[in-house]
Amino acid sequence: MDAARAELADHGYREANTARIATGAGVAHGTVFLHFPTREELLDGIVMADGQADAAEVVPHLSGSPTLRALLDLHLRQLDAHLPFARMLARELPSLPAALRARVLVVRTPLAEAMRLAILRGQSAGQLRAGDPTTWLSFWFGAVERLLAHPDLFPPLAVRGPALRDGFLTLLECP
Amino acid sequence: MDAARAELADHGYREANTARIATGAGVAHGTVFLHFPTREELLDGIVMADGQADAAEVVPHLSGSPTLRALLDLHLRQLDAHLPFARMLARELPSLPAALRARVLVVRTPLAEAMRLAILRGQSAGQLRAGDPTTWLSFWFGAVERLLAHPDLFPPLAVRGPALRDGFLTLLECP
Amino acid sequence: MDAARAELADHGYREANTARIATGAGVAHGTVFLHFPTREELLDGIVMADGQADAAEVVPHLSGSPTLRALLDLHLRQLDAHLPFARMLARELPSLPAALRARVLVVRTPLAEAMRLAILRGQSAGQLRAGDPTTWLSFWFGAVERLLAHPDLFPPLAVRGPALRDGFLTLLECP
Amino acid sequence: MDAARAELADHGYREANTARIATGAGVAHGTVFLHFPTREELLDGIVMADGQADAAEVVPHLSGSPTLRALLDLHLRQLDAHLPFARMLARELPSLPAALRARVLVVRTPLAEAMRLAILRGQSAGQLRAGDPTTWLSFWFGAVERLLAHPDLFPPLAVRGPALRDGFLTLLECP
DNA sequence: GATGAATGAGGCTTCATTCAT
DNA sequence: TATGAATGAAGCCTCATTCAT
Repeated sequence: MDAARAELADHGYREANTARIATGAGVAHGTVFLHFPTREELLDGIVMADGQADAAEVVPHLSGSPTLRALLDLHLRQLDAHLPFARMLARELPSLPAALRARVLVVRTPLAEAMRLAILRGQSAGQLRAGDPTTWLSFWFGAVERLLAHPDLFPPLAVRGPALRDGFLTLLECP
Repeated sequence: MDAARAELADHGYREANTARIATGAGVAHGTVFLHFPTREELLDGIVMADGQADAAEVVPHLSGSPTLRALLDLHLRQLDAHLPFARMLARELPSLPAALRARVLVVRTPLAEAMRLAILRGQSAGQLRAGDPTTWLSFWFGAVERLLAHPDLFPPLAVRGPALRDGFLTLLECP
Repeated sequence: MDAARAELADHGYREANTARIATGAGVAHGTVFLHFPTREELLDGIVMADGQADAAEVVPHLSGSPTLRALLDLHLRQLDAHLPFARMLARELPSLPAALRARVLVVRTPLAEAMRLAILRGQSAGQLRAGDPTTWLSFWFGAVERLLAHPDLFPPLAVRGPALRDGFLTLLECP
Repeated sequence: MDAARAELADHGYREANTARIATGAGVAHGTVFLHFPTREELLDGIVMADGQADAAEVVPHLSGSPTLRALLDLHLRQLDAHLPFARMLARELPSLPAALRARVLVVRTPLAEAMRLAILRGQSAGQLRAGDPTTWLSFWFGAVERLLAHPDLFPPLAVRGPALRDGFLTLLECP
């Protein structure tokens, strides 16, 4: 599975190649299919396992009514901690097999939902402006995914991410 | 070329298949290669031709200091007018061959640049808040591309686009 | 036909390409097949026409009991005068279609036969050593064809040819 | 590899066909490419392996100052022992891919060099006439290759070879 | 469990030849 | 007579998957 992970990071989902995975794992090509019935199940398994692990990392920090800023930071830290995986998803999520794509999206909802609640809290507290939190989050997730998907076009996430976050917060906060 | 266009819309760049294009065009498979030396040149040709045509449509509306709202609307109208193409690009732009991707991005700069200038003008005129226009545009383009790339997740562009635009403008405008 | 000649010189018989010939002739691809029923008839026609023309050039010089030296020189001059054609034949004669190959060989016999007779005369006159003229001519033709077939391995025919001729004559002449 | 060898013998390098090789080997077409990355590497591998094996067979007999006659005989025996391969090379060597052709020629040098030295020794010993050994060897190799390349034109190598050898030696030896 | 050779369908490309215009 | 788009068979190569050992 580590070899498959590396293959996904290096070549993405579409171009991932079972022979290369086997080589990377130091086993014969056929051996891959003893452990996973098909290429798809192998790759999907990795994607889900990693997606869920990432989500699980995040969950403990979602309780206790964190501020939006804290959640944005959490999001950036987590992406940065799994950068190759995050990049692969940013690039290929839209063209992943429908079932896998749906499951990945589901796994990500807790963070998005926590952000939505944080926004609502901020608005109730008069710290954030009025407006639709879902739309706002579209801006955030869209910008972050775009940043990840084009690593040659933008500064690295560690640099550009905080700038995005500050810009985002400035727009949302009451002046 | 129309068959190739349809193939790109239906299957995307990576999965576009010369045999299916030939069938779609009602010719033999080999015939495709009389008109285009390779699959890549055919697909890239379509992508660039359509990308440039779209860009050209937009250019006349960029002169005369249009407002940001006008430009956002223009953007949405143009995407909606070429929805299958826009969706394909939103989905696959990050994994397109580097050369093609670069050319597509170049073709799109005039609109982005006009938006940037419109923001600057709005800021000078005291109608828009202070802040980095590039960051703001990251939010806009990110959200729009995300919307296009996941057509099953969001309402159609014609519905969701204006909502995005209004949300975006509300954030930028001085309260 | 000139275009086909050029194509044969540039690419050889096997790799000669009817589309390139048409382009070279400034006509449409299909037009080639108005004048020649098949690629093979076109190429074979060229090869035979040129082979016969070359042979015809040589024939007048075969009468009048020329010396072997004169004939060797004639051979070298004629090859040099049609170097691209001679090179193509040296390279590809063994793999030409059987019928064409046979005809090319027939066309060449007068020169070989004249050489054989010159050798016999030289032997009768006591100027050349005893031995089988056919074997000797195998050496000559073999060496010359080898020289032509590997232009990058040997000095040009104009340089190496005379050396070969002198070496050959020295071996044959009575000491 | 045996199937490829047979294919080379039957159809030559240019016309060798990977599908026919697969059939000959009793495997599926795709299987060929498990063992050899490309057609070219397969064919080149065969040619080099066989060329080197042939050369290696000869090498032990090159030491100990053999006579020219012994070397010519060795040459003929070795060609006869690998007749289909020798014929293929005689026919196609000039049109082989440049890199392969160069390697084949290199592999053959030891024999040619041994012949050259044998000639020099023969000349020193007063048994062979004065003259350029390289030119003489052009006659020998040229005649032998011509004989091999046109199997339908000449008696078989086993018959004609010794005659060529005797004719060659007679010309070189001091009368 | 592991191997790795084998499968076979599918992909792109070439090119001599045909034929409606 | 000329055109040139079209044909279609053939060629090389890839890769997920199977299976006898």
